Amino acid sequence: MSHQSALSLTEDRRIENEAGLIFQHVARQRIKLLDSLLSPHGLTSAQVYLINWLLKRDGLTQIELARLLNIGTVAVSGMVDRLEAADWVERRAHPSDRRTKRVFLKQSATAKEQVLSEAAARVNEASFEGLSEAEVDQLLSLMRRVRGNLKTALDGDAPDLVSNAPG
Amino acid sequence: MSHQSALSLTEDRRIENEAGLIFQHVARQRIKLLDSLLSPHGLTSAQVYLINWLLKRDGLTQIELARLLNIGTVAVSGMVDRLEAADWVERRAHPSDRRTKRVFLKQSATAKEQVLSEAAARVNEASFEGLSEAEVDQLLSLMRRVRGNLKTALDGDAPDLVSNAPG
DNA sequence: GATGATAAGTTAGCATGTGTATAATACGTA
DNA sequence: TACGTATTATACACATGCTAACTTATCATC
Repeated sequence: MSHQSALSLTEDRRIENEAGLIFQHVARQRIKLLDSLLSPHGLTSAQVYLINWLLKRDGLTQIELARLLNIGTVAVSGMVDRLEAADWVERRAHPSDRRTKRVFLKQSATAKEQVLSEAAARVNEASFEGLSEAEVDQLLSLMRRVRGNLKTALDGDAPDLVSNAPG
Repeated sequence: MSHQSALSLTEDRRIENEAGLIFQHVARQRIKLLDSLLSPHGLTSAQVYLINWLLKRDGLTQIELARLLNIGTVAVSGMVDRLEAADWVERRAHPSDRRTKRVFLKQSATAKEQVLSEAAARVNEASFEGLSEAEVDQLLSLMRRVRGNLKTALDGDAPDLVSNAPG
């Protein structure tokens, strides 16, 4: 509703070449930096995002991981394959539903918790250098609204699992 | 410098699980939405980002495209392969440097300019729904600072080609 | 029970990005 | 001119994400 009054078509176009590139670049740069911090430990950023959820709630199913990570079940399947091959996690049968496989961390992964936290913290320090706490809060608040908007545009009206999840 | 006073380590960790996911989700959701708008035309979002630069400055070299798109030359090489195979662009020899190949749009691509602009505008409309013009400006301004921070952290101190480019 | 719809996971094939290594060309300098 | 270095593009191997199609299992209904 407000986009028509707030942004003319011409302005939209001018912004697009900024907004589109900016959002992509920031996301990719953060991944690149995080990957460089994690590669000495034999892990990638995507794998750590998955492990982070298991550190909070071990034994999630692959469908639950897909919803939390905002990716498809196919992507989760491949990632768990690689994590399992590298002995970070293991799949176990669900006690009551034979379709379902739950994913559990192995000792090698839980032992890395401190390292992962510190790597993530360093990426945030680098990202938000020179921004005040209020500015970071405002940035994240606006980004959350954008994410909600896009989720609505894509899914129709599905529930937002991620923002209700444990922080 | 300000990150130490503004954000404690504990707060960093709490935020990480928000910030990391949020940045990634927004970028991927925008790509997903843009891809869905472009697929009827046989194009992907990444291809349109490349084409957009050529619409502004035809005949860029692959290195220039890599810097503008913030990706590696290998990625550009593959994308130009596919764009060339689908007859959207063509490679031509550089007049004075035989290492270099310049990339030029074909008629089929230039004819799509209007369609591409409108798709991009619709993604922005969906993203910024309900945000005031001031909020959009602030969001993009903060994101630009974050991008600059990350570029410094990654590259050391390379020049920022993108933000000086034609909008 | 049988039947059909739904759900969880996998496989196959593709696009996009990365890093490393290589080939060909250009350039600065002895 | 010749040598060493830098630049441009590509080949290879891989990780991550997607869609479409499939298998298996669950569940609702007749």
